[in-house]
Amino acid sequence: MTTTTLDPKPPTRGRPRAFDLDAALDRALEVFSERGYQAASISDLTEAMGLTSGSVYKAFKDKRGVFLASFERYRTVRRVLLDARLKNAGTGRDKIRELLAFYADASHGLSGKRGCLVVSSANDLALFDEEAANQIKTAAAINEARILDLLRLGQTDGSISPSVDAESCARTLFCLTQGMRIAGKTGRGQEEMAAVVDNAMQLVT
Amino acid sequence: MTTTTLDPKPPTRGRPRAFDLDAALDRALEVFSERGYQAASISDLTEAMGLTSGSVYKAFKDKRGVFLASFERYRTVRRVLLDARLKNAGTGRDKIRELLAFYADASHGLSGKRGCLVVSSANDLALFDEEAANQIKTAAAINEARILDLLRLGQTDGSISPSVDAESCARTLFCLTQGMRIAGKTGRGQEEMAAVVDNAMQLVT
DNA sequence: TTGATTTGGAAACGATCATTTCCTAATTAG
DNA sequence: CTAATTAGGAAATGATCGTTTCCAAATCAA
Repeated sequence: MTTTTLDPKPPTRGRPRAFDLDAALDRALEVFSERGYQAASISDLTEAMGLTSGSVYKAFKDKRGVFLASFERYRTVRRVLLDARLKNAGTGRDKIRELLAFYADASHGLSGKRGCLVVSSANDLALFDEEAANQIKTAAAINEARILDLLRLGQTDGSISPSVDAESCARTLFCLTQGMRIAGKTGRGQEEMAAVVDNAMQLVT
Repeated sequence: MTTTTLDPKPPTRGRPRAFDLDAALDRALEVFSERGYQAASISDLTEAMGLTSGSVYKAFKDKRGVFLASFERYRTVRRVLLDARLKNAGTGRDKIRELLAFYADASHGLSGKRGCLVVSSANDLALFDEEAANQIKTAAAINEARILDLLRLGQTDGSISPSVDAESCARTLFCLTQGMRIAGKTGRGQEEMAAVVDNAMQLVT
């Protein structure tokens, strides 16, 4: 079992880092999302991050390290944004709708074309790098489990019928979110994706 | 200036080609599907196709040419396979189920990890190559239109309720098929994907 | 046969890739 | 202060990339 040993305490000695790690990663993850792992060159990354390759290789071990850090950062940012949206929803069913809308919003226009880092990584890294594949697999499992939790919450608060098979429904909705991200790559409109959400809500009655 | 746009007749002069074009493309599209466009090197392709790079560059113009030909070949093969399955289904609703099952079958095990060429291309080529992006967009639109046709067929033969909004439902089911292909990348079982099909059929009542 | 034409295939090409090296700058510990 | 340590950054490295070149082999037209 491999665990990313991320040092929580920064070193006190030596020249201090002159850039913000998370800000740099926010740029890097855009490049990875747009281009995919393989097509994102170090030049692309350093240019977007506003750093020289030396600084990048000091901060992260190598290109793979930049990706893994970007991946973690992406998941953190997206989770925070989703949490904020789910707070506004009352019932479990409303939270499901809000979650689907969260993906629909990301699946049109510019962010739609930029794409999802988890989805694009599943495509061009999952077969290459076993450790990365496991992290992608884990990320997918967590996202699906979150949907499942919301479904069960809805069945508890009465907003979703107990006759719904929560597990298979969660998997279906998860596939739908991933598919929306793919569809968004080819350029979709806001209203198109919103209609998908309305339609999918029939699965949660 | 020789523009080989669409030449249906093979040249009668010169040394004859010693390999089968479609057979070679069947190998190439596997490489493209697994690795994605960018990560599929000419070496990867020639090795899989059993050819030298010279032959590849004679038959197809460049790497992009190999991809575009593979893309076309992939769509042809998949369309033929899907057509064969849809013939066995009677009503429009049965055809929808068969179509979803077609994608579910491709989204587990080895073919699941291999992935879908249209999906992976949408990810790492759509933002690079405008002409390729248009072909990918067209392919997606055709697949969605086919679902829409089946829905309307079902509403005509009475197997699907007229209250179903065919257009948004088609888009939802299309997203679902794309999402199944992504989910398959992270390794899913046959029964997991089959359950997704059962679940999604609630959208078509 | 001879010439034109096309493929097969090895070798070579320049470009770009990820990465390392080396030196300078900035900071802390003692 | 000095020594140790870490980051910044330019330049160099070796590998690999997509592509081209060159020549031999195979076919058809004449």
